[in-house]
Amino acid sequence: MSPADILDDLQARGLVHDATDRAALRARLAEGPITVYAGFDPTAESLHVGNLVPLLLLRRFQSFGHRPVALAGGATGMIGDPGGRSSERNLLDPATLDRNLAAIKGQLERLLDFGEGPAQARLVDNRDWTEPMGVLEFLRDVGKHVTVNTMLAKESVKARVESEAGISFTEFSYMLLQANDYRHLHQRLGVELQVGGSDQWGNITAGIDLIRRVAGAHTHGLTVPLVTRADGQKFGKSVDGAVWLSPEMTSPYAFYQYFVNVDDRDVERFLLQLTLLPLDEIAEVIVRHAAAPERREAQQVLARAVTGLVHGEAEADRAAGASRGFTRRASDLTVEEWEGLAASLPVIDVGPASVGQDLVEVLAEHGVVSSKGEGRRLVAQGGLYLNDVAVTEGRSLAADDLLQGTWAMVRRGKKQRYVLRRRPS
RNA sequence: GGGUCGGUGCCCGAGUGGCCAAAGGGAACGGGCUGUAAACCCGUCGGUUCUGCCUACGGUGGUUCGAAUCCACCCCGGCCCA
Repeated sequence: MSPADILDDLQARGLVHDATDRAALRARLAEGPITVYAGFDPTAESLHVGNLVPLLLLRRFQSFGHRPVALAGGATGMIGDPGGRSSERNLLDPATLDRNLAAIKGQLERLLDFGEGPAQARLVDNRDWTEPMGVLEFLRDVGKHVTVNTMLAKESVKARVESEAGISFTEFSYMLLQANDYRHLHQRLGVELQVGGSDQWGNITAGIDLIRRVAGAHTHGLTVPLVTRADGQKFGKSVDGAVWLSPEMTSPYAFYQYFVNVDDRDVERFLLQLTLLPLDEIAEVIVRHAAAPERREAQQVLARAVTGLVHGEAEADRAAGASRGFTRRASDLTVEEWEGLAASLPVIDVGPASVGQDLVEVLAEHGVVSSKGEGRRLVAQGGLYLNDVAVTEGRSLAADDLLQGTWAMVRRGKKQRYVLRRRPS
């Protein structure tokens, strides 16, 4: 495959939302490997699945022989991107920012190949060149080349200028910092293409304009569409909030489950956009899925592939195993299987004193329900199960409930499962 | 700095002295139907030792038998003027 084929692949997956002069971009890609960058701001302690598409985009370019540069936005993260928001962002304190930055760097490293080679990935932090820059230097070298008129015309700014809350000068400047990043990377690393989510379009073109003005060079930009869900919910939002890439914040099992539960209407698009599976393979899966949707094969293939990318093959296998355990009866599980489940599902560790205690109380203490009242309501509605049997009012945890002397399966509603484990001694 | 409007439960929002744990909507949660899908239907949705008690309507203090509702001061936000 030639380096320019990446465009056809992206097109086929529905991953091209917007691109600068496509003919020029194709011609440039045909000449050989290009250096491509995408930026990620450390606004949280982890990236989430919403970042996955732009992140995988770098990986896709790399697999076609191009050189990816992942930018962790230590500097831009301090300012806040005004795009896609209705109100001013709270500034993060430096300690939080450092912690977020370190976590995000680790996640970026997982998804790209940093091994020696012609397409070796690089990780940069825009603080390195933004911090040393003085105000006057910034205003002369960057600000002078951009008119406020064009900045005001950008969608991300326009919406905020017209809003009641307005926009601070700080966030207004965000675009210039990102434009300067592109200029810097173009000059230092020979970056010729910036990619990102569709909300980044204005920032990307600002960079392209800046580079043309100061260096007279033509660079390129490409954005991917926002991932949407058929039911109108925001992609990447689950029962417990966002679906994070960090295993501490979203367990690999919960991560896997998010994708197993994907709507039929979304599954093909997700396979195309969130996995690296070949197009023909996806087509085959979809044909089989259409014939027997109740088997949920497409969802399982999707969950397995995405979890594998983010958490590694071993964790993905484990999560898949726990997910299949969904249909198993608690009483049939072996000690080894219980231990496997405990590694994937949330665990309720109870002491000997809990045996004989009211079950609702035990669960309230461990945060499975947020209050005893909520627990009682749940029981009254028949929504709490212990070892696959609906719990009745006043039920306490008996020694007999602990299978193999240690384990019990607690289920809340249809899907939320917990492994209850008795601590020895 | 002046004026003015506002700050109610996870979010939006009604409520202007007792009938208010506070309408309505959304989100969320449980049940039913299903395929660990969608749609739809029903129920729940501050805490609790539960016909009671506690906590709660930006904060503090006050008026009153009684305040989310009235008064004073303070904090925060929008808009207009400077």
